[in-house]
Amino acid sequence: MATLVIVESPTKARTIRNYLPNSYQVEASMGHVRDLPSGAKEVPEKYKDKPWKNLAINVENNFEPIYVIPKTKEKVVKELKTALKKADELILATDEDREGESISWHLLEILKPKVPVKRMVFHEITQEAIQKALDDCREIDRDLVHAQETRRILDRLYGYTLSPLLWKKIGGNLSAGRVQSVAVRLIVGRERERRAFQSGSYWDLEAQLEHEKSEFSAKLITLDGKKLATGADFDPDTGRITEGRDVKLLNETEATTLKERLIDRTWTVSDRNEKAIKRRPSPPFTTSTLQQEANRKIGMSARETMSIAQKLYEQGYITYMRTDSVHLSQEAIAASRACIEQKYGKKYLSPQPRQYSTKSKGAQEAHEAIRPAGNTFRTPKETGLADKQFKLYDLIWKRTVACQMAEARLTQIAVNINVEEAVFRASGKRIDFDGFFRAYVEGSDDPDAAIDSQEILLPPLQVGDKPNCQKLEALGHETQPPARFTEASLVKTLEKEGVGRPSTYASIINTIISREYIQKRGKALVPTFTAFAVTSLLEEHFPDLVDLGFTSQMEQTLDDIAVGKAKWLPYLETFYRGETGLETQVQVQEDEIDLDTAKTIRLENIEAKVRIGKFGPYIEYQNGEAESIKASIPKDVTPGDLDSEQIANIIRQKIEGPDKLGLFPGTGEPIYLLNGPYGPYVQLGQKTDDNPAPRVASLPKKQKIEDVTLDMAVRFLSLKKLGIHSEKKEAVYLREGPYGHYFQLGEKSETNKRPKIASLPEHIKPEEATLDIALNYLSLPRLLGEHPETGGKIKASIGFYGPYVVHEFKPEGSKKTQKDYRSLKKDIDNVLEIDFERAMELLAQPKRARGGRKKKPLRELGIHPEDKEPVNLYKGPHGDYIKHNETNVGIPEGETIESITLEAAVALLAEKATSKKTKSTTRKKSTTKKKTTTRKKKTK
DNA sequence: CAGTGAGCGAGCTTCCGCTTGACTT
Repeated sequence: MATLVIVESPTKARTIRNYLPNSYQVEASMGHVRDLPSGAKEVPEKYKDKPWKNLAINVENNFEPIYVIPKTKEKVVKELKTALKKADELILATDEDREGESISWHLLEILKPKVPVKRMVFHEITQEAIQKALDDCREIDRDLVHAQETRRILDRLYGYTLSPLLWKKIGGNLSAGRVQSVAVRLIVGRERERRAFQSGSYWDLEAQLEHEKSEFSAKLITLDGKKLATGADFDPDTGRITEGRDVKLLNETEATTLKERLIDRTWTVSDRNEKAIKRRPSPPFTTSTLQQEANRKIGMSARETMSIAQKLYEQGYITYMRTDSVHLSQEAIAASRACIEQKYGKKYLSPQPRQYSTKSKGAQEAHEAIRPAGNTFRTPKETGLADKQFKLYDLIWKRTVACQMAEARLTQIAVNINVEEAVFRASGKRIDFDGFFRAYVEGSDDPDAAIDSQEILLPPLQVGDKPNCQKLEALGHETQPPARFTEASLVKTLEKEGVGRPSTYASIINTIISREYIQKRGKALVPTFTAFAVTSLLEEHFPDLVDLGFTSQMEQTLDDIAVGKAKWLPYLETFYRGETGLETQVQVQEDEIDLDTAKTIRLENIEAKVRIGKFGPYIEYQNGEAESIKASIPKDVTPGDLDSEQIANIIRQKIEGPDKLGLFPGTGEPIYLLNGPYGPYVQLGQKTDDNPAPRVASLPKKQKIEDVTLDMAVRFLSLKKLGIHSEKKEAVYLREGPYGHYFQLGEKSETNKRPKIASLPEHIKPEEATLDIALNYLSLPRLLGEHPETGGKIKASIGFYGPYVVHEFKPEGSKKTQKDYRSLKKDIDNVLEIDFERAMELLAQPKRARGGRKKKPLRELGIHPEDKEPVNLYKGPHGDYIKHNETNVGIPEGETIESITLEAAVALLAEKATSKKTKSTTRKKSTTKKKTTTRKKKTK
């Protein structure tokens, strides 16, 4: 009996292999294996004449979807088919949520198994859980699959009918979607609030007081029995106190006068109030909260967080990183509690194990929360991880452990101090028991927010005490506009509203950046003019679709479909067909939407029109009667920072011609400061027939246009010519591009459209660059020789990941050239000097494991007598093992990390090598077989 | 890499969610 089990991820496959008998082969589908075609190229020939070919959904026949196997998945599908041939039973063990159920169904459709099929689901990877899951297999849930298909079809209809409308009305390459359009709308909405924001100013007093030799500060809170106005009392639309608020607003003069009057008077404590408060730890991480905290605390983007988490997951350090569940398994709770007891002591344990429940909308909870893997947690130090992997693991470890720790107990202290008609307040905070604060305190999106775990100490003030006023200051404040969204706060909002899924939060941000809807400025997400235009169009003409509640309503219906309470077809019919359906609405609105209006952005307090053109946003300005002036808006200017002054500047520059910075010393040619399609640049001389390509130089990335001086411009421009290539008689330049400095051979011309370019290596400073250096790097790739066996070329050059050598060869019978790369060893090799022998030596070495830093060994045993490579001990997800080159052997029973000797290890490695050789005839069949044999040995 | 916004028109762009490798100006 052989059984094929299919799960989503290869890591999961590897793990559950250990809990299944040897007759079970576990393979991964790598997510979805079938989908709607993404574009015209993938649509099958027979549908190409259909009016709905772009949608790939037969809207004339019950929304029948046309599924294809994407190019990238063909290999996986082929492998699964081969594996199935050898099996007499198929178990589909994908996740238990909507998408997972759908993957199983698609697998069934593609594989068309002739053997019995079972659907198995499990939530924990333990022997018992998997055994139980095997016993409780069921059928595929067709309702759940329909719910997924409905979601897929709706998203396609939404995206692929609205995007073309945007192309027609605003510009190409734009997109609309159920998720991205809402995300952009949120960001645009915030920016509109910021533009409309009216700042208000208010003053207050802050006193430095002293009592029994300790100092503390107090703030003015009431005057004549009236509460003093603070930022929260202002109306953001007017910049004045919100109507109906009975507060006292101080201006600068009043505040200063009051200050001078009060400073010498007697200050008396009039009231003291203590309040006990408790703080509970935040729930364990989900994808969303992990991304938020990594962004707040380590400054990582959502994308970076996910890629590092993926590596931690693959190496067995953490559980699955795409989850919306805060559930912790029993083993995780036990492991956390063991950690706490050992590290902090019993009194830091929460009296009862704490289990959190998921609150976000539409959560599907197919996985556990993100936590350290296993049933005992390795402390961050024990992992041997480094850098960002360490930081992220540390965050996850602390957060998980904190969940099972005791509440923190605090006392808030408020002391009122009267002086004349004024009341000041000193606020303190005392931590009576730090509890989970010991391990972890959640970050905040508000940089000014007080940190929960920080004490503010006050002297023991009692009513009647008379502290001395040492200093009294009048402080002016301005109310601040609402903060822009960051990746953290956007992900938080999207999750709260149920928009997007754990697997997509990071890519949503990437999508809206690559469509140029938003720019990142530091951590802030800033919307562009395009985002304003697109959002306005969608809000005006498709308000329901960009409503924040659209997704949660959809989710509700999908849930109903999943449990059989609703039918999928009528839902799609209503969405797409009929008078109010999307199909008709897009047609109606296409006539209705005025091209000119759609491309124009209306901004308050701005006279000129901002329009979206082919080359980006530009200003259209009516100068007098007849003349209309058009001027591009610089790339990094967004609606948020466009004011009348800036517009006036842009228009002035357009009318008067480019700003002249001064004259080039020596030649006396004028130097201009201009704004081009690739950002600001300086230009020497004017473009004329004699001088068709004047010398130009970009400003360095961080250079502000306002601060450019003549001196700087001269420097930028003279960065240029290094000399003449003696053979080719062409000039060699050093230039600065968007990715740093680079060398260029010759100039761009009709005959030479792509001059040769080589980037400046990191260790050479632009000032130090000479013609010789440039020629050396421009001559790359260097041909080092031919491979004695294949006759292929051996070359050395610099690539995206640094200097490398490559062996280019054509395997026998193949037309394709294969390239085998090795990076040069830093500090040892030099790409300009490396010779053929050394290149061959590097190519003979095995490829280094990708994915960053090597794991740190538990123990170094020594050097292998034969090839002088190290033999080390490592901790793996399934136990400790010996590693030598690419060969791994488990530590045999009876031996421990400490006891094993180099000789014993070498013997074990030799044994493994011979067992490999004897099996070499069958080796190619499957890698899983090899693993099975080693495991057998271990368990004997 | 470097100065634009008309209009002609073929053929293309585009969605969300699940997953990992491949990627070397």
